[in-house]
Amino acid sequence: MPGTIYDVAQQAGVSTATVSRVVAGGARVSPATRQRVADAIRELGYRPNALARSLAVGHTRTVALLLPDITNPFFPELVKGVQLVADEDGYTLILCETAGDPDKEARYLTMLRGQQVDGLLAIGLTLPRARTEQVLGPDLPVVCLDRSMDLRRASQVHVNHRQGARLATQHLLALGHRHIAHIAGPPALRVGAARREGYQLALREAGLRPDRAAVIAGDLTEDGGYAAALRLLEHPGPAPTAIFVANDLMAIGAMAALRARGIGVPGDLSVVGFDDIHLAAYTSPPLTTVHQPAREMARRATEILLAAIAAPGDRRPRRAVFDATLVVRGSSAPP
Amino acid sequence: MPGTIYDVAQQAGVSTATVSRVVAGGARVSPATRQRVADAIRELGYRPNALARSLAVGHTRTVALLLPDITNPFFPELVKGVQLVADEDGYTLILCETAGDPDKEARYLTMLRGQQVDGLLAIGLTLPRARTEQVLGPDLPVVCLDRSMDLRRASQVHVNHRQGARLATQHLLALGHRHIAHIAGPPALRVGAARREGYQLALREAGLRPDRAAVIAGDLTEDGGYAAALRLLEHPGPAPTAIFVANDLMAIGAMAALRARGIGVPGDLSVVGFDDIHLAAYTSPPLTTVHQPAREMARRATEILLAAIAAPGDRRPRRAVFDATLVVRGSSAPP
DNA sequence: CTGTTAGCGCTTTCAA
DNA sequence: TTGAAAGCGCTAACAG
Repeated sequence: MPGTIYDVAQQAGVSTATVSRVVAGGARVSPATRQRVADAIRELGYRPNALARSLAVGHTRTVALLLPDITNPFFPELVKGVQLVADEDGYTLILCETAGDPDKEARYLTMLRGQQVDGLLAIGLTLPRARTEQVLGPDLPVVCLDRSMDLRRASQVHVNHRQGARLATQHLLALGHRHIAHIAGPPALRVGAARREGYQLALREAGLRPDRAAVIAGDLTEDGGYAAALRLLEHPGPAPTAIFVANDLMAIGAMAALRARGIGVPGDLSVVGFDDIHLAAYTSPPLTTVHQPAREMARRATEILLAAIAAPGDRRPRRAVFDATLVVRGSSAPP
Repeated sequence: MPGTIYDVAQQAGVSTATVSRVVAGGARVSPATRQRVADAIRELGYRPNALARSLAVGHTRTVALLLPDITNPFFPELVKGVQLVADEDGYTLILCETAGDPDKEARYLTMLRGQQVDGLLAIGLTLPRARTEQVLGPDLPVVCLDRSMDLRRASQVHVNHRQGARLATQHLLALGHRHIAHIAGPPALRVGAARREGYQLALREAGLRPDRAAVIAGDLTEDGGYAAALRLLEHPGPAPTAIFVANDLMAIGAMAALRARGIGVPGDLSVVGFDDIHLAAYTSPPLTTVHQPAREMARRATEILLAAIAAPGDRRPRRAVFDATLVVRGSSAPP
């Protein structure tokens, strides 16, 4: 109905090949015919069928981005960065929310393969390697953004989670805190583990013995942070004077819990987050947190992906690790 | 490389037509051949090429969602709802961020048409009608979610913005406030205007004369809310004792500005937002706001879209308007 | 510079 | 129940 290349060819009195050429832009076509074809295209309101084109050329100029939870404000930040460079290069982005569910991941992956996407960006897939490989095939370029996944050939772009967590903890230490609790991410997630390690490392470096009881795991949501903070408070033993929280969303939840318990931040308790979502600057008090250069990471990941797509011969995984930086705001103070 | 239907046919010793039939599921195929084909499929790890299929059948089972800003937490909520029902029905979702830029909108729209999406969900397109129609063609089903667009044939799903704003203002009025300012959305946006109308309506109903100077427009971001609140404070004349803010993000920004100025919320000034993003429950104080049933709206919009796709004969626009409800939390109190 | 001719991988009559 | 064959809309040699 929207008119085919054949209609245009007829109208312009040329062959479809010629139309194809002028649509493609470059190729050798006489100005005269080029003009006639252009006119025909306009008159007919012709839009090339990208499907047919893709089928013919063997690629789609489409990439997909899998992410665990679009509701966590940190990810949209990443999405934005990806969109940006995808757009620049004329790629279409397909977004899929996996909810961290391996089955969903598998379903999306096979769907995307069927959809003939040219490449894949993934934020934290939990699918085991064997399954991933089987479902993905050996050739599709994939790069992991922010969180890793279980696949050797995947490129990786992320911050140094450990170093970031260490930074946060050192900040608290420098402030004079000695009882620093940690609200961690799900232990099953590599990020969760890495940030926890950084925290423990800093403690050890300060000559403190990490207290297992002082770390409790949350699910990276506000609700999870709220609940975790409450549990932390109920805990017997010396009360912490500071909490390092594995992400900003949970930190926000934790601060709400403290407020509900009448505990002042940073007066009674300091809290430090991780991610530096835009909102972190607007909490009360503004949240001290570890900054991830989200846009740049996303940009870099996408560039790596597109480069891989452009170089089908070279499937060596790349890796880019960004430094995290500390952003001191109002939620941390001396004990 | 991933193997074609032809490979499967060979391996199973049947024709491609037969393979197609067993892949399709239903059709009359003897159990024996069905088995052979199934085996071949498994052994070869065959995945049908969705592109080729779409080209043959004339539809893609793909819909697109255009949204202005993925970074505003309200939209991901909507996205989630859309994903949900799209998934259920086996549709793939393409997400496009338009940044409220008409040119970008036009580009995406023509791209999507080329991409042969079966339908369109749009959150607040700003493209003028003529252009939209031209670029969209007459047949593609489109439904507007949350914010409207300039296109007659589009279906509409949204809350009653006016009524919600009125509710918020009435709440403030009932609390005893008489000087209620408003931080509005961009006047060019219908939502902005509608919410502002609701605010003014409530004022008038209460026998108050809306003060033009008491409303100032923001851009719906935290930063915008922050700046707007500051401007409001600088304003000469009687200081407001309450602000109704056109969305939660700006409300959060406004609260931060007030805090920075040493103005207590709700002690010195009440703040009411709009949207009820998840974070609204976690601000300090928790934000009183107008709730939009995001998930249900998204679900409904998607259902309407898919129904339209399924009924190519019927292009009558549908419309669903949801009631907004007030969620009273801690940011509002008597003056 | 331009047209002819095969496909790309799949579906779908139409016959057998 | 199964196969042959045409065709979806476009591209890409290959000739001319």
